[in-house]
Amino acid sequence: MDLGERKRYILKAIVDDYIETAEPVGSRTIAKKYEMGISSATIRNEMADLEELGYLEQPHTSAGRVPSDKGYRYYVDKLINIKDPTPEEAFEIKNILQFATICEIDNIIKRTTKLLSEVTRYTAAVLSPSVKKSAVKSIQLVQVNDYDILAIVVTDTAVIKHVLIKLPRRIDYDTLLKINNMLNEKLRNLTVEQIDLSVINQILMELRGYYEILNAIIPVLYDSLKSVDCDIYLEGTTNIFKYPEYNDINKAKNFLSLLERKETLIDIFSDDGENLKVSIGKENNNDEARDCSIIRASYMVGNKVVGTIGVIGPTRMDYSKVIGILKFIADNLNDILRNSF
Amino acid sequence: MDLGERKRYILKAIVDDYIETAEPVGSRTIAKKYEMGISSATIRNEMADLEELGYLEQPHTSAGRVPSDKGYRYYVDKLINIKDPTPEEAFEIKNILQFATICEIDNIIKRTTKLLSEVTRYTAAVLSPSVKKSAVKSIQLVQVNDYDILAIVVTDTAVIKHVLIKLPRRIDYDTLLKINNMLNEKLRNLTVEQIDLSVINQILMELRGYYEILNAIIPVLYDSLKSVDCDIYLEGTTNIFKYPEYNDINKAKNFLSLLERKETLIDIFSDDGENLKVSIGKENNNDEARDCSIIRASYMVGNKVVGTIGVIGPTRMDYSKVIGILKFIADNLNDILRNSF
DNA sequence: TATTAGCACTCTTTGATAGTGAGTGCTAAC
DNA sequence: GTTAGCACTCACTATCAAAGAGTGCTAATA
Repeated sequence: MDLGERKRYILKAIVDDYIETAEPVGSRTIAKKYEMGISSATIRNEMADLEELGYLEQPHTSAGRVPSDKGYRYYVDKLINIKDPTPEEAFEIKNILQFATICEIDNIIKRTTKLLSEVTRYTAAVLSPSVKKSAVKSIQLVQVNDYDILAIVVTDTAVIKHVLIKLPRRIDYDTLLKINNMLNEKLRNLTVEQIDLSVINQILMELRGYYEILNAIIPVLYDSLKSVDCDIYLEGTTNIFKYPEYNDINKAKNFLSLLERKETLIDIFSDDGENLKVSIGKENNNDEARDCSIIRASYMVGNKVVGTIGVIGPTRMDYSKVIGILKFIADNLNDILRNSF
Repeated sequence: MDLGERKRYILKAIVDDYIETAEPVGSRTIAKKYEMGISSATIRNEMADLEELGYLEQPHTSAGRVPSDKGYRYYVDKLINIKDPTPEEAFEIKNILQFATICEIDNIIKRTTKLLSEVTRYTAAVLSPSVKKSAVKSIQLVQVNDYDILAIVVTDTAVIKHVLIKLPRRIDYDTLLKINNMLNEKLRNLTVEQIDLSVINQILMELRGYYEILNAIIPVLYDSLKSVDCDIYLEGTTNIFKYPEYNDINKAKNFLSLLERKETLIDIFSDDGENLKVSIGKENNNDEARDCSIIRASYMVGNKVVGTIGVIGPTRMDYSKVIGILKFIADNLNDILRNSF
């Protein structure tokens, strides 16, 4: 369904203007601000058509028009001019991420989240690498004192998990080594998702004599790996107060309540295979986010997509700016993660 | 400066009523609701006195009275009846914390934070154990692959730090063990605060031959220990919307902005030696928190005070309830931490 | 001397009313 | 197909009056 050039131009003007001003856009504004050699009356007719087609909405009879979710969607798909970061922004991004290079991945992710929220001026969320999708690279059991050992799992997604385990009795070094070796032999290169009871049983079988010790170690280790799949980091939650839609205390409250529900957020931001995805208003599967737009990109550790990085805000979001910045940051993040891990 | 029984009773009634209703309290309300056999006119006189003494304030001439910071202080110090948790609350607290027993300390802390915010209905903050104050119990260097080793530091406050270290060249097992032993010998039982350059230099001296390797390991390890002292966990940030003082969008924004500044928050909640401390309004050293009250308690791991657990909210806070719950939760938390670590 | 009834006064809150202005839809002329 | 013109709608703002809650003061009372 093609709208024709003039309608497209008008729709783009309305969306751009509304994103900029947050005020319903009237026909006169369009005529004056975006010189197009037609009168406001003509624009009014076009706007009425666009409303009938579902791209625009009218808050009340005597107000200007506001883009509908469908209007934003058309804008993002067909009309948008993506804005690259300004030189200053690009410099800042490179600068901040560069210093992160030496850090651990958690640190890099935290910094990236903060950076993303500061540059976009929206709320940023980053999902840490999924443990499920991570493959075990190495497991180490380390004696801390007579009755405590520490189990450390290093994965190929730079996720490191450790858990302190209490033993029922002393354990000699050789036994610990033996168990350690067996765990590595059986679990190495399996993703956490692939580790199931049959694998566990295999280990128990092969080390039949150590039942008591294994019974202390394996369940705790198993739980520690399976219990949490990923964390979500949030920054810039109060950025929403910059936008007039959240001057309404209830809107603000709903938005912030959504941000407090980590499971919902993880669900919203979880990767679905697309590299860069924009979800607008009611397009969001999640009901609580139907007033919001979400823009997210995936990032990789070692050629494997492991997490997402994104922005959440009002449907009146500055899509062209956020998409440009998000792409840029995701690319830079991927470079760093490719080189360091 | 003693107020006399009647003034004290009236002050208590006003504070209690204001905490309950959030409305300025008038003389008639006191006379009717808190039967005391005196007329509203008498109460009016007493209230005028209390205002002159600085315990009460009047939003405007024709309104009732509201407690001042000084009034709340007197209330908390002399008048309060601390409410113990209800049986249901006590049951819930024990229930939630009990299941945390097997977990790692981070997990326990997160659960406790959430619990505290849910039971009090305010915003809860918990500071994780201070790394500075933690003493090194054991350091382990573990080979992950040819060029990567993982350094793990276990401390006496249940804090475990790990950091991945890239080596400039391969390292043989004996060398690693030697370095590992030296690190343990020199650093064990030192608090992180006590580890300084002179200690580091001592290690470098004793292992003169391994300069290149040590130069890869020590700075990264040192940074990892020194860079972050503690984390702060927050829960129930949107609880403030339950209280009418935050119906004003600016008040809400200021409060939430404060919560976003982690350093400030850590500063506010940091332990100053007192077991249970209430800071009311302007008593807070921190300017940004001068509209808030903070109630916090310290908690221990292994007989050492290591962190704090607390609540932040409006000065019109339900002190008697929060203090009761906070004490109860802190006691239970201490029990668990004493038994598990 | 302490308490209280009574009353004038203050100040916020609420609701009603009218005016203003931005923007529309429709009609008729170009 | 485009546009000028105009009546109409509806949110927003200011103004005003009335209501209500609560006070402080004064004079009477126990």
